[in-house]
Amino acid sequence: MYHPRELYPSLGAGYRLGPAQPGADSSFPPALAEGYRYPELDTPKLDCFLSGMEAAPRTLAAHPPLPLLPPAMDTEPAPSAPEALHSLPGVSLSLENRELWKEFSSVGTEMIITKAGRRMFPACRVSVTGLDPEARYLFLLDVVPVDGARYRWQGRRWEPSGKAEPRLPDRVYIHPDSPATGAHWMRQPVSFHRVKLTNSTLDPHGHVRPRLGLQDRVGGAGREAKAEAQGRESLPFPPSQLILHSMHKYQPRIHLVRAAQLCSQHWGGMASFRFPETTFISVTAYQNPRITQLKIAANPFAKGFRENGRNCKRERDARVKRKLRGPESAATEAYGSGDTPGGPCDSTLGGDIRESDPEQAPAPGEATAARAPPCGGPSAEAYLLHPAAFHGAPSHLPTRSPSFPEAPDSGRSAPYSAAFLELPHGPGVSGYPAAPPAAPFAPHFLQGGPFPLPYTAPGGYLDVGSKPMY
DNA sequence: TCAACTCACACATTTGAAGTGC
DNA sequence: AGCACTTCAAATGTGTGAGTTG
Repeated sequence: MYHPRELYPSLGAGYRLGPAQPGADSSFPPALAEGYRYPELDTPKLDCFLSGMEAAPRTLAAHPPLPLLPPAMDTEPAPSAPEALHSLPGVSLSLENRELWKEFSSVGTEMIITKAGRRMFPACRVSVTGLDPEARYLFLLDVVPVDGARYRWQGRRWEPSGKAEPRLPDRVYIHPDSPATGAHWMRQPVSFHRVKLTNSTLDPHGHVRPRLGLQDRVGGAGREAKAEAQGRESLPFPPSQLILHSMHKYQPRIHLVRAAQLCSQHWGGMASFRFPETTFISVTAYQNPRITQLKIAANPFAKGFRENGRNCKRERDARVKRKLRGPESAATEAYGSGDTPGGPCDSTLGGDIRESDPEQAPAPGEATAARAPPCGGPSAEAYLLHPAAFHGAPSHLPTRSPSFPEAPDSGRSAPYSAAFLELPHGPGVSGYPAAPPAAPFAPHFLQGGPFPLPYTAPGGYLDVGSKPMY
C-alpha cells in the first residue's frame, strides 16, 4: 500500500495521518502551515485517482516528489491568491466569480445543507491556463473542514462553540466533462455548480433518488429510465452530494489531474488549488440575514423573493390574509391590486439587487457542453469516498463498500481503498490489469469489474470505498 | 425553553420533448 | 427527410416559516 509519506517524501517522516490539528504547524505562518499540511490532510482520498492517472511518461512510483512548499508560497501570496500544491508546472487557476465570492465572504458565507442536497451558491467557477492542449485532464472538487471547531451564530457574528463533530466520509466530485483535453478546459470557465451539499448520512454512498421524470435528463433519473428502456441493466441512481456537518466551517478545493482516462495506471501529475474567499459555514437555515439578502439578490432561483417578486414578504402576507378570509375574497384580490406590488417589502437589498445574475449566467457554450460531453469522451461526474484507513478508522470496521472491487488476484479483502493504493513500485510493473479500454463505459465498469474505480455512468459518481458514518 | 432541524409551500429557472415551418 | 426554431410542461432550485426534535 502506498503510504502518503511515499507519495510525498518531501514531507518527511513526520508526516502524520489523520485530520490536521489546528495550530499544530506553528512554525509556519498560517498560510504556509496550511499549505504544508495540505497534502497530509486529504491526499489519501485522491490516491485512488493518483494511482490510476495516466500519462504516460512515468508511473506513480517514478514520479518526482512534490515540492516541499508550492511555488506560489515562496513569496508573499497576493491577496486572494489561491493556495496551490502542484506538480503541473505552469498551470494556474483563477476564480472566475471572485467578486461575488468576496462579497459573500465579507459578510460570512453560509451554505444551506439539506437532506436532499442543496447546491452551492455561489458555485465554484474557475478558469485555467497553462495546460497542455493535447493532454487530457480531470477536474475534481472536494470540500474539507477548515478547523476542528463547531460554530454558532451569536446574533452578530460566528463564534467557535465547542469541538467539531467526527469527520464524515470524504467524497470528491469529478467534473462531468472529465476527462477532457487541456484545450477544452482552457476554452471556457469550469463550473462546479452541480455539486450539492447534504447533512444526510443515511445512505453511505449519497444515493438519494432524484425525482423521476418522463424526460431523459442528463445526469438525473432520465438516464436510468433510458437505460431501462434500452433493456440494459438499470444503473444505481447516482449519489449526488458531499456530506457536511451543519455549523462547521469548510473550504472547497479544486484538483486538476493529468489523466487520459479515469482508471488508467499512470498519472501525469496533479495540482490542487483553494481560494481563501470560498470558505463558508454550513447551516440548515441561514443565520445571518445579510447573507439571505445577498443570496436573494444574486441567485436567479430566489428571484421570487426580491422586492418586486411575487414571493416577497408583502405578497406572502397578503396571500395568508386572503386564505384566512376565504376563497371568495382571495379570488377577488388576486386579480386586484395584490398582483402588482407597489411598495417595499422586507426582502430588499437597497440598491444592490442585481438584474442579471453573474453567477448562473451560463458561460458561452456551457449549456452545449453540458448536454454533449466534449471530446467524444465520457461524462464522468463522480465521488470518491475517503479511504478511512488513512484516518485511523478501526480495523474491525467494514472493509469496503459492496460495489468496491477487490484488487485482482489479491485473494484478500482490501481494507478500504487499500487495494487501490497497492501500486507497483517500479516502472512498467502493475498489480492490476492493463488500463481499461478507451471506451468510456465498458461493461466491467458498470458492473463493478476488476478495475480500481467502479464507474457508474456518465454524469454519475464513483464510490471508492466507504467508511462507517457512525 | 431554545437552538437546530425538517418539511411543505409558492415562485423562478432550467431542460428537453413535441410541434411547426422551411 | 432533415434541420432549425418555438412552445410547453415537468423537473429542479430557491428562501420562507410553521412545526418538530432533542
